[in-house]
Amino acid sequence: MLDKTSTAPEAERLLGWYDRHHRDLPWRVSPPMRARGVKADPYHVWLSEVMLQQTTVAAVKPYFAKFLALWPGVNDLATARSEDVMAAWAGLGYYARARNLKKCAEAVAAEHGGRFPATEAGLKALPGIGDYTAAAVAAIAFDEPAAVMDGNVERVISRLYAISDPLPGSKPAMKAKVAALTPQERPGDFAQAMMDLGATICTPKRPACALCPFREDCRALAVGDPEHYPVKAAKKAKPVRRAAAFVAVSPQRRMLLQRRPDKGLLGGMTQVPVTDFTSRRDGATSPDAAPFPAGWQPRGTVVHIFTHFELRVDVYRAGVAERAVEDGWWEPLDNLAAQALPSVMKKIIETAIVSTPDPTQGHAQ
DNA sequence: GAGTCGTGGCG
DNA sequence: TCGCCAAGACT
Repeated sequence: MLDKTSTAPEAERLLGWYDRHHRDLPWRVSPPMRARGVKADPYHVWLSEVMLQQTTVAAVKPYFAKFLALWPGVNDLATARSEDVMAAWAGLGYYARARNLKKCAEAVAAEHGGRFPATEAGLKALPGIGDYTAAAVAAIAFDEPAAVMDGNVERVISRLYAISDPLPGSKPAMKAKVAALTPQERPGDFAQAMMDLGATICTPKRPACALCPFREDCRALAVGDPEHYPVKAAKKAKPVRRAAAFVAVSPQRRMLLQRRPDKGLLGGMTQVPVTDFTSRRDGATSPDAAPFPAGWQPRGTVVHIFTHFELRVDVYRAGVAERAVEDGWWEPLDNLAAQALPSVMKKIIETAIVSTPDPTQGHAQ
């Protein structure tokens, strides 16, 4: 049984490796700075962790900088306009994160005096903060020895102990292993070290085991094939869904836009009029589904891959006189960049405005 | 527990 | 080219 006050030798090796090979990231306080007493800003840690959920470091960096410039503190974000937050998040994906980010900032400002709770349990009670983010913020910003488990840690742990039971079923057992390894001293650096190791050494493909601080400990390496881990349950095939999109442009150079409902796919984001994405009918779409009759011209098909389905959108364009619409508004083309347009909508607009229809592509199969 | 929920980069 | 997946949360 491990003494709670001592640090496991594996953790010592990992922290030593982290001191030499840690990544410098905009939201991170490096080990030398921490040694001088510099604390991580809980707002920075929380903001980066939410952005990093299922998202790469490279994708997050510019968004993190933009958010800090627009809203330097959690109270600024709490009083921001929701539309501005959604527009700033546009392109980063998983838009429920942005809605919950705003809710969380409001809760911190209103219910916690503008300071994040310093415990894992207190953090987890906030919107958009689950098991991982609560543990990460608690460990990194508040030095709480919380067991941080993300995809990187799952990969490292599954290899270190050669866990052959498939995820997600094996997750509780893995978390117990992490908890046993997490040191009382420097728990935040330990968590970040595990993730850096997973991102740079213990990678999904071709891990650099010769450079790994766990190379003498790793059961999977001893057996011979670390790349085989972690074992995951088989995944289902993506269904294909079809839709039609209608890009209406007026002589005043304005485009008809709408706001999607707050819940569900692309919730709260901006769109051009589209048929729903749930229709699974095969074959061609038609301009009959447009919000109003006009000279709708086919402009091509946009294919966009979501997490659990593939969407093929036939794009139609028409020049139309501006008219009153039940839901929606006419937005100047020069101001489209400031809208909360998800990537699939930018593709659709691009296809409608710029590209030439390709006779070999298109609607019907 | 199994579905839902984006996007872009990479081997 | 295309499947895989990257610091998950919520229902």
